[in-house]
Amino acid sequence: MKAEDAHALIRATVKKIPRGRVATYGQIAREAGFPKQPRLTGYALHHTPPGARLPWHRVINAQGKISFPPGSEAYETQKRLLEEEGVLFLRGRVDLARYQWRRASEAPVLD
DNA sequence: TGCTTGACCGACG
DNA sequence: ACGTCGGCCAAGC
Repeated sequence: MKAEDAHALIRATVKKIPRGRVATYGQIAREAGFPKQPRLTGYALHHTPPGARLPWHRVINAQGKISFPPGSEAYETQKRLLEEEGVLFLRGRVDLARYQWRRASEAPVLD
């Protein structure tokens, strides 16, 4: 498996995150078939050129936080995009129990 | 070639 | 709620 293929699988999985929901780096890696390699998700996104039709902003870390330095341009952009979709931030964090993307087979989300 | 760096994670203190 | 540590491994130098 080439690195490019892995990145493609990661990006394909990111595309599946519905509007208004979020997923963690580790979650995306697992869904794409790379358990224990959350960094692969970060790497694939890092290499995604701006302008790509990809909901990269819906990917946050396992603590519910944005993985950019608070106050940075990237941080503010990601936060704004999420808020535009109705994802609320409380004390700089997203409530994963509420907004994390889950498959239909898993436990339903409380609204 | 070999070493360092990360848009990370989970466990543990 | 922090900080540290080991695991992970593609890229970059």
